[in-house]
Amino acid sequence: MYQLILQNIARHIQLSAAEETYFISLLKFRTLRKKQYIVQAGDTSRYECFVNKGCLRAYSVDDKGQEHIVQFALEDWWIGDMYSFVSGAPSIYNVDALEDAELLLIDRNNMEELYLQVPKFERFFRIIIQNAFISMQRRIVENMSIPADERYLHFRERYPQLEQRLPQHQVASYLGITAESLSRIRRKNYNSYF
Amino acid sequence: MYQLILQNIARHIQLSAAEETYFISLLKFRTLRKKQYIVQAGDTSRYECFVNKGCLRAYSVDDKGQEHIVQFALEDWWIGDMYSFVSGAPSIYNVDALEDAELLLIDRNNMEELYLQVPKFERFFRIIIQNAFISMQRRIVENMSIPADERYLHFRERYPQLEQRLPQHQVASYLGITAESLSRIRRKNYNSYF
DNA sequence: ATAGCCCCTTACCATAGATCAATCCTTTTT
DNA sequence: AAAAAGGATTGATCTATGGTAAGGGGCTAT
Repeated sequence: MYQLILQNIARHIQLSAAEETYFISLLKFRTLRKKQYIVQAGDTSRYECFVNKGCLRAYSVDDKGQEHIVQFALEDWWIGDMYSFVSGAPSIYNVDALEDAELLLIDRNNMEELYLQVPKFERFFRIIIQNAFISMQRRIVENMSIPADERYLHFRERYPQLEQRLPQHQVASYLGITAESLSRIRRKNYNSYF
Repeated sequence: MYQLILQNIARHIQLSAAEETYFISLLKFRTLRKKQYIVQAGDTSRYECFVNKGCLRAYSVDDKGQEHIVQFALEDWWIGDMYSFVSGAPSIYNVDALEDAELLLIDRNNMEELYLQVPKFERFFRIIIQNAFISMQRRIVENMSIPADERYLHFRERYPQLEQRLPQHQVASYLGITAESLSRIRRKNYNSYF
C-alpha cells in the first residue's frame, strides 16, 4: 500500500524507519471512482494527492464551458490545486478521476506538521515542485512556439503511457486544441505512426 | 546593497544575524548593461539571479528565429534557467537585461552548501518556486482559454509596473502574439485605456 | 544635425485552428 | 439484444492571429 509513495520519496531524500512510519501516519487513503471529483472548482482544495493507482486530471472550465486540462496524473505522480491548498482560497480547478483510482492524501495541517517534524520534506517538496515548474515552463514555450501537430508528436514521445490510457479528446484538451483538430492532425500524419 | 534581498527572504523565513552574514558571503554581485546576457542558450546556467535593480527577461528562440518570453524579472524577483542550473545541462533559454541591471548571484555549489548549513533555505526556495509554479499554471490555462485581447488586459492589471517599463513588442512576445497583433489589439480597444 | 536604429503602426493577404452539424463506431447499461 | 452514452471522424465555413511589406516617429551616437 505504501510502497510506491515511499519509493517516490526515497528518490530524493532518505528517511529513517521511524520517519517513514511517522510520515505514513499523516496520510489518508482514499479510493475514487471514474468521474468522481477530489476537488471541485469553488471548494478549497484540502489535500495534496499522491496517485497510487489509476489516472486523474486537473482542469479548468472557461466561460464557454470548454475544459482545459492543466495536468494529468498517473501512478507515482502528485496532483492537486497548490494555490488553493496553501492559501485556503477557493480552487479554480476541478480534479477528477479518469479511471478508478487509489489516492494517498495529506492535508494542510499535517503537511505543516511534517515540515516541522521532518524538515527534509521541505527539500523533497522543493524538488518535486521544482520539476513541475520546469516542465510547466517548457510547456508554455512549446505552446507559443510550435504548431499543434508537432506538440502532439512531442506529447506522444514524452508520455507514451498516457497516450495509451486516455481518450483522444482529453489529449486534445491538454494540448490546447479541440478534439476535431486532433482528429484531423492524426489523419494527416497517420503514416508517421507506424 | 543587500537590503532588498534580505527583505525578500524575511518575507518567508527568519534568519539570525550570523545566518544573514553567511548567506551574503555566498553571493556574487554583478552589473549588467542593457542587452547583455547573463545566460545564453547552449551554455550552462551557473547562477540563480536575484534582481536588485533593473529589468531582465528569459526567452527562447524557435526554429524561425522568433523569440518567446518565458519570464520577466524586475527588482525583487528571482530569475534563471532552473533546469540548467540544477542539472548542469545546456540552457534552452537566453536571459538578458532589458535595462542596465544589478544582480546578486548564487552558484550551484554555494546553493547546495547553503541548503546544508541553513536548511531553512529549503523552505524559502520551496515557497518561491511554489509561487512561480502556481503562476505558470495560471498562465497556461489563460493562454489556452482566453483570446489575446483579454490576456493583454489581464497582463496590464497584473503587472502595471512592467507594462510601463517594457517596449510593446516584449509584452507581445510574453503574451504569445506578434508585435503587429498587439498593436491592432491596442487600436481596437483604445477607448478602454482611459 | 544627420544617420542609423529601434519601435510602432497600418494595410493586405494567408493560414491554423475553431465552430457547427452530421454520421459512424464502440462501449456500457439495461 | 436493444438502447443509450461516449468518443471519433468528416465536411463546410468562420475567425483570430500570423506574415509580409512599407512608412513614420523618435532616440542615440557620432
